Amino acid sequence: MALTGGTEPRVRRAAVNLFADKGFHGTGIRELAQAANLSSASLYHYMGTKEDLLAGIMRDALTRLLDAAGEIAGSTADPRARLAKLVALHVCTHALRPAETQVVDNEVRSLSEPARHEVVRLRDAYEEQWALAISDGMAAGRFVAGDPGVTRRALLEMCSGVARWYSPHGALSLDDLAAQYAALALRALGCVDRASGADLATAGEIVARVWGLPS
Amino acid sequence: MALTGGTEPRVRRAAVNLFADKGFHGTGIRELAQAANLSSASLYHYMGTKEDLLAGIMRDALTRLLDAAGEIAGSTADPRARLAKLVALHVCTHALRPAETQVVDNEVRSLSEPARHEVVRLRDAYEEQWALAISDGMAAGRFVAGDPGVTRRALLEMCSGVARWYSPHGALSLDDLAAQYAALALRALGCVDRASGADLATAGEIVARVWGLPS
Amino acid sequence: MALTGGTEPRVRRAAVNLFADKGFHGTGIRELAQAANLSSASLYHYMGTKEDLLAGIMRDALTRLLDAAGEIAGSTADPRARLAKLVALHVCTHALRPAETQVVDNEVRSLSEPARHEVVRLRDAYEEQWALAISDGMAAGRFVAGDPGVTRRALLEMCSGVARWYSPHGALSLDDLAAQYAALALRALGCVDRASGADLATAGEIVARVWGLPS
Amino acid sequence: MALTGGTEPRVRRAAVNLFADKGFHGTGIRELAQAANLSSASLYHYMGTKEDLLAGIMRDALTRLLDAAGEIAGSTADPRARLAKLVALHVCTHALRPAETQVVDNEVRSLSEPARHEVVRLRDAYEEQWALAISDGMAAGRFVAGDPGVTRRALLEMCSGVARWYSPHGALSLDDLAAQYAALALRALGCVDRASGADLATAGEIVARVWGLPS
DNA sequence: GATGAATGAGGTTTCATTCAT
DNA sequence: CATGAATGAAACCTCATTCAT
Repeated sequence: MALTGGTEPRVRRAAVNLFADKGFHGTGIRELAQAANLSSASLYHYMGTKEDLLAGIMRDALTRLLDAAGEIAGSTADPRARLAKLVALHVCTHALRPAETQVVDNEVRSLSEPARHEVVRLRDAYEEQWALAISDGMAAGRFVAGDPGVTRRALLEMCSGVARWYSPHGALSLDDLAAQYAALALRALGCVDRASGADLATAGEIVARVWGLPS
Repeated sequence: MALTGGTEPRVRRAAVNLFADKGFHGTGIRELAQAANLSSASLYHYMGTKEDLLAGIMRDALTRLLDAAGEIAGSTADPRARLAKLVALHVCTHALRPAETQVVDNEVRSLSEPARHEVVRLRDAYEEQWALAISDGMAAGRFVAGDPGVTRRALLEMCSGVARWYSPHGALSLDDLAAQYAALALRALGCVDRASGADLATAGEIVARVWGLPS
Repeated sequence: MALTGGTEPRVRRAAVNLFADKGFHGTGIRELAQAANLSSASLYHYMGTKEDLLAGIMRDALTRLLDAAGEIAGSTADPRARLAKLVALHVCTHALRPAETQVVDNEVRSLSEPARHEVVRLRDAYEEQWALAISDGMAAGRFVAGDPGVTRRALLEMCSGVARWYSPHGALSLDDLAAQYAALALRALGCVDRASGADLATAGEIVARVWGLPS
Repeated sequence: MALTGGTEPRVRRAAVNLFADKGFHGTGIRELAQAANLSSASLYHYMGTKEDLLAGIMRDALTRLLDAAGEIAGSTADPRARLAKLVALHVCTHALRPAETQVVDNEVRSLSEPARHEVVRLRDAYEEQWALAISDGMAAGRFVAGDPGVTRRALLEMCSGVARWYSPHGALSLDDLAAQYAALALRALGCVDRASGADLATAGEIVARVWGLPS
């Protein structure tokens, strides 16, 4: 199931980077056109309004994330492994697609209805996978999580931060990054035994496939 | 040492809420004036440019945060207790001043030089207190932190998220919130013994004092 | 007959300099207030509107000039001497009061009716003295002037230019300046015999008296 | 070598007339748009800022004037004829292009750096041609000029005044105007013999050619 | 006298968008 | 496909001016 997303790639690529960098309201149409090597009038051949463009970006990114999470949830019974993979998925996605994820994380407020509602629904569905993993782990006596809602939010935000600073060209490999975050999350949940690194690779592969990235 | 902050309170209050809510570029001058019960021309009696207003807000908030962190660092030798208090400080600040903290966390990019540089310097000085607590704890063999820079960022982002959702009118008390985040952080750092909750109250008091809040 | 002019000297002095320097429309009220060491609200104790201020400045300067010209015309029968003195008067006034004269010369257009009309009337009355001197000289066979209107305008503009560049602190004395301009004008009018320098001193004295300047 | 000048003619034409008439600061953008039969937003298709427009006008006008002066200087050895032609050039330019020349003469102050510097440089280069003609004439014993700098300024200002009042629809022909000014200038310089009127026609032709005017 | 506070109108410039070519 | 031309609305900010204190 290919998720091409509709909009011309040049335009979407330019938009995602600019929206991530300067925010939706901080990005002008001409700026966008210039980044896409197009005149501002030509832009409108490839998109509806500026807001439609934003909505498309967010829907696309969230759908990919949700698909990946569903795949992990459907194939991983053990709550510890499942949560570790969700962490790896979230971290890898934010590391490899920092622009898209920052837009998703920061620009919901720039959407007006009904697009906002739809995006929020997707995001909630995605977070529900985290909620399930946490509650399953607590029910199984594996996790110590205090208020599970608080914990879920804390862990999600922790992982989302990656998009703000991680560079694939730096010293830290993506695998190590994912492993460290998984370890942090599991320890925070009270698991003293380590998570198996082997499983985390799966998450990285899913991310690559879902986004059409090499290897 | 009173930190009055300069700009007329009405204006600053309105600005901080709008900037937090809709972003700097998403907030218009007329909107701001209306929220401050002023004409848009009158606004300019109380501020320089819109960006000056933003810079003032950020400088003020970061200075308060930095002062509080310095106070904690100066009075708490044990790295575990120190980190727990820093977590409590960060969480309480984000819970009680969600508008200011979100502006600080999201709008650095909207600043142009030289204000940006100054704000970044303040933020770095603040994060340095976290870095010291973590490296002290690792040197003392109390923390297991993998790459300490990654850990620092992960924990900071985790705590910052509070500003996005916590409400003091909800079921969760501020003390419980701070305690849960401190527990999450210490466990993530590999401390299995619990942090003493007694100390955390100190952080709440500092926050209240530094921001001039009741109790 | 003292010509105090009404407006507080501080204000008028500041205004005249700014209007000369940046033009009427290029000068803001706050700028003016700052130059007069007053708040912009306080300005309005000393003046009506900004345009009233301009009109007052122009009326005052033109009245002084007109008085001086009348005095010269009334006391100098010979057209050559009369014109030489008018030149000296015009040049000295522009050299010693460059701000006032530039405002008079450049800002008539910034006046609206009825003030404009009044100022134009004064200016025309002043120029009439030049016209009389020239036509008297032609009638007496002393001047060769082609179209006398053209000549009058040419000579007036020639002399007015002094306000743009002459500095009393430079190498050229005021007397020399006046003498050179008088010589230029008389030669342009076809008088090959020199103008008597002694008379020109009279013009300088009149300027000083009319403007209340030392010596 | 065509000097088309860049900006859309409609806009430049409107601007030059308004700037001449009401001054740069006295001319509003909406006024300008209306005069160009454009909305104020559309104006910005054809220009950068209002100041860019002014700078373009001044650069263009000064370049034409400088070119013409260079041509005259290069082709006229005798200082008397040269000065007469420069006078004719200056007078004709001011008579035929009163708007452009008034803007050049009055609005240098409205320019900010670096445009101001550039314009001043052009103006100085132009005035240098006058300075050379005068000093050549003095060296050759043809001119009596007192302080040559004073004389240069006096003659230039005398001629510039034409833009303020001459109308090609009046009784005075352009040729007569130029001839009279040349005669005034040469007499002022102490030349009692008349300048040859034949040469002056050259100046008129150059002006027409340089500005793309008929005949 | 003097001024801080206030404002309606207007300043220049940019916005997202449309449409004829 | 692509774009230059065009625009109404709105952006931020400054204007000259008034008035209660």
